[in-house]
Amino acid sequence: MPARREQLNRDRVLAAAVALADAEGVDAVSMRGLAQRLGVVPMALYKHVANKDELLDGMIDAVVGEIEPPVSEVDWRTTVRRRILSARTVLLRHPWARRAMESKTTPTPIVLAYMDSTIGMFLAGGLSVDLVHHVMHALGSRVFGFTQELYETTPAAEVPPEVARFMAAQFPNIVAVATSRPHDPGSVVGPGCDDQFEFEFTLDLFLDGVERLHRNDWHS
Amino acid sequence: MPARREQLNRDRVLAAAVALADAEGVDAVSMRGLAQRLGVVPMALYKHVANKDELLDGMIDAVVGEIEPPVSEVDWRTTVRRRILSARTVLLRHPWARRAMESKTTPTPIVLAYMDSTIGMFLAGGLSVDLVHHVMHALGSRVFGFTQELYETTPAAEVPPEVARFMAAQFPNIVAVATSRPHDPGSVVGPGCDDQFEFEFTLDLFLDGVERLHRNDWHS
DNA sequence: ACCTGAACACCGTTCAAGT
DNA sequence: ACCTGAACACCGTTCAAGT
Repeated sequence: MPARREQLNRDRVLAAAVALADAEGVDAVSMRGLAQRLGVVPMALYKHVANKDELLDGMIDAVVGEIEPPVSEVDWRTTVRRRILSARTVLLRHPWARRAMESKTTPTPIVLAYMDSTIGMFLAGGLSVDLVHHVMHALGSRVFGFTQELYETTPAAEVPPEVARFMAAQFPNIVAVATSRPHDPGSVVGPGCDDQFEFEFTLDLFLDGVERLHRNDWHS
Repeated sequence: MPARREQLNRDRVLAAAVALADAEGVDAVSMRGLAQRLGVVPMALYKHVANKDELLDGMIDAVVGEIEPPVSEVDWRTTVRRRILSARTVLLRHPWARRAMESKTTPTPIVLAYMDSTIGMFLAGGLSVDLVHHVMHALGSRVFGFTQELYETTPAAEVPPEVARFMAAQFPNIVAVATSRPHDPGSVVGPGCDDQFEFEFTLDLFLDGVERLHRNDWHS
């Protein structure tokens, strides 16, 4: 019997799942939909992943694997900052990964290895174990390059005028703050918020605080 | 014909949905499951909520409505701190609400009003509109009293010894940091992390940073 | 006009039948 | 022994039929 053009295996299944999620969103990645994309019957996937949950784990591992390995020979702050910004660029390539990670409750070995390596950066910088404990809690999902912005900020230009009037009357503070254009009025990002700026602003605010605690020999 | 013991209306539907989510988790709140709980046919719910999405919005509004109104006559930092800690106690009463809010992409008027009021606290304290813009981005979901802790921290006591040995070998940094007990070795919270302590630690680290920027007349 | 049962188009997964 | 089609137990929602 003629062999299939390319034999199905776990990596092919995961790569196809990531590609499908990139192209059509994570909702398109159903066992049935993915099977169709691969030209196989749905049940064929269960030979390579135990269930849907393990499929998602594998997809997340693939994304985390794209994050750059740590650079050495620089101070802890620079090392951590680079790693987190690298994670961010990876997550921007796979927008579905944020929600996928949020939906999981236990980490895979690959995710644990990533976190272990990040913790190592702080410890190598001389921060106390207790301080790093709090720092990791405070970092939260930011280690993976994303923050929890609950709602998309719609560019002001796209809001119909009658809605804008209603908003200004009902929520004057939101409108005042949302229409402020702090960093660059004619910036390349155009209308709306410069998410990259906001991400780095918060990251630096956070790293400032940690550095200050560390310099003051903070413990317990 | 005999009237039902209690006439069904929107508030009864929402209250039952919140109670069901509190008791059995948000997954138990399906249109079918909720209808059964109320002793009505599934389609009867569609008279009071347009669809599942609007049901979730109503449940979230009910939760946000439980957050204490702002106290006045104190400085902005105290006002904001109290509000956020109040939001946190509400969210702890309704553990499902965090994920429910994460799943939404557009805020309801009640959520907008809450955010407007929070922004007003910063502005009333004299912070510049530009600074408050960044601060709201940096706060993210923390305004609602939760942070994005991706994975639950399992109490060390519950980890089987062979798993503990494996972890120590594979992820020494995680183990070192996870087994540190920074704030109180014999605390009331017992094994695991004191989430309340970590939440306040991060919140105060954040407020420290904001206060410093504000005192330095930070703008743009 | 109002209410609702059956149906539709999905989903992840089980399992027995076919090769 | 391996593969897979049909089936199961769900889901949100549509819609036509019944009162």
